[in-house]
Amino acid sequence: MKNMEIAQIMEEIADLLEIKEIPFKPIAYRRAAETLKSLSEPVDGLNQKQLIKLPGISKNIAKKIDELNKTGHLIYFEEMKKDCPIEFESLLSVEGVGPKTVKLLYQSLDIKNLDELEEQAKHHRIRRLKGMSEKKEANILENIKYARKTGRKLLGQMLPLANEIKNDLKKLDKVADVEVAGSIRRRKETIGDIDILVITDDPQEIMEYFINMDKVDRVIARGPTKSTVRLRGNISCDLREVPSESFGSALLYFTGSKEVNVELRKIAIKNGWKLSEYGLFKGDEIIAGQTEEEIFRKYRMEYMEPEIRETKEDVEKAIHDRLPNLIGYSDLKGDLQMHTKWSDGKDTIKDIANYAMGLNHEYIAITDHTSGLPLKDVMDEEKIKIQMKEIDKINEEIEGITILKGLEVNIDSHGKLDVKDNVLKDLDVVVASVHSGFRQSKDQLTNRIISAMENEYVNIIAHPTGRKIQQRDEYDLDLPRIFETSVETDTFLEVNSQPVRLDLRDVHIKKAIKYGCKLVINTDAHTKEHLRDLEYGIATARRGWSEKSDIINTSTLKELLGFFNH
DNA sequence: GCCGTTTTCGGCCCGACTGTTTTCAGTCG
Repeated sequence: MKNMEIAQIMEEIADLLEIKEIPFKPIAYRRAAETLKSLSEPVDGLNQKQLIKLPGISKNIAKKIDELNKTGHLIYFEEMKKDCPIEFESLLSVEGVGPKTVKLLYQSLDIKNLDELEEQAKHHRIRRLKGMSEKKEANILENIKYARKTGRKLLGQMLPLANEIKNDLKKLDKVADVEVAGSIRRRKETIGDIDILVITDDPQEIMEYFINMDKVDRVIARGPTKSTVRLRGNISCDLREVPSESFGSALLYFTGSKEVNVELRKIAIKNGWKLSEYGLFKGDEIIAGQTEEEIFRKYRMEYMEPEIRETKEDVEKAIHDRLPNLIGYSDLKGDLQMHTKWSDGKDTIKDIANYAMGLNHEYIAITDHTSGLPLKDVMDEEKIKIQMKEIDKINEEIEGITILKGLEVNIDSHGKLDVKDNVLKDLDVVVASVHSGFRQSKDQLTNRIISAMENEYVNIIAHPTGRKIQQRDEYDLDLPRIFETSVETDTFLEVNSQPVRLDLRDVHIKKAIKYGCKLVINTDAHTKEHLRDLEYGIATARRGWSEKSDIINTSTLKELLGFFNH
């Protein structure tokens, strides 16, 4: 069973326990679910002894995971479910409906799913329940519509939108400062909602502006310091007004993760302090709060970059000075995968090169697709030679950037490349990747990629796991073997910056670095504007604890070509 | 059910907004 599936079951157990009003156990199951989700290795390969070592998993939960691994079932869960056959995930996704309401709805009207909830609401049977009303019923009916199309959205969509709102707010006279917090600030690959903090001496006016923005579809809540709206496209957005002496603590709190917040607050209690979004307090006295740095200093901790604020273990590492020195957003000197009109890209080599120069790139590699792909335009031997000459010509014309000759060759279902070695040897950069046959066995897929890595001319494996966020899972790979081969053969693994790929993903990057792999962050651009997506790849690398030295395209051109020894 | 430089037993984060139960429970983040 896949990690995600087991995590889902753990979450559902937490929901069931919550309805039964059993205290604290839900927290434990949710924490176990979080651990499973952030695990880079398949949990079905672990025995009980290994499971117990994982954070938030001890004897009881390890036993349950083991049962799922061995039998595909969990009696404990199935018995609970028989008692209470509710579709929690969909019901709880209705704004304003929580565990208590689900329980009420089930016990009084036998409501088990969204359809039944909608049916009963339409027949005005909800309003008669205790604690309900006409207004609440109408709210539920309205919110069901949104719950049906709920879902997290890609960072690549949400970050620009959040920045747009931030910049609009920043322009207002009354706004002293504004910042995007939440999972966007942590640069998670998918985002649930937008959180924005603002310092102002006129919260009334700013809240008024916020709930009346063009983008707003519906106002969910409106208070003196906090408002929630739903933007067009079913995106929830919060605005919080905070006093400037609390800005750091508010930013810390609203950036999360939840687990990091809980941990920091526990430590505060141990020290006789109290931490909230209003500051770090000793009794009634505020001892830190204006900036995040100030708070971390009080804790005698290293500053935690937002991208690595995920777990309790991250906090512990910060306490013991074990955090990495993360690669910075302007550390990359070039981009080694992009496509032009020669294959399925939209722009010419020259246009791309000029655009890249505007981004201060020292070098780029043109890596059009080859004949193994079912595209209208692909690179055959003839075209490769012509393109190489054209690149020579453009390199002579343009000052300030070097265009490297490359290809993205296809790894076929037997691990063979679709371009001959005697052609590859004349290129500066060879990128290889899998584009089909995703359903092969773990061994077959792993061997395909390994045989490509063993080709002496292949430098980079692009989007190594093939996943597309919310579209398709990563294919089944023996990643430890891939990582070992990467080190042995000096083949670099890509962190693909396309918002839908971000592949390798954060947890795999962390693992790869432990194996000693070197990585490369590429855009895989198909238009010149896509060259800006590097930001998402860097964010993902930072979430995977990458330092500058782990990423080869932080090097100068000369150093880089030294890595590609051909 | 998990966890441990205050604990192997006794804890388990903190605050805003809504709607309605005139003092609070439920939900959310």
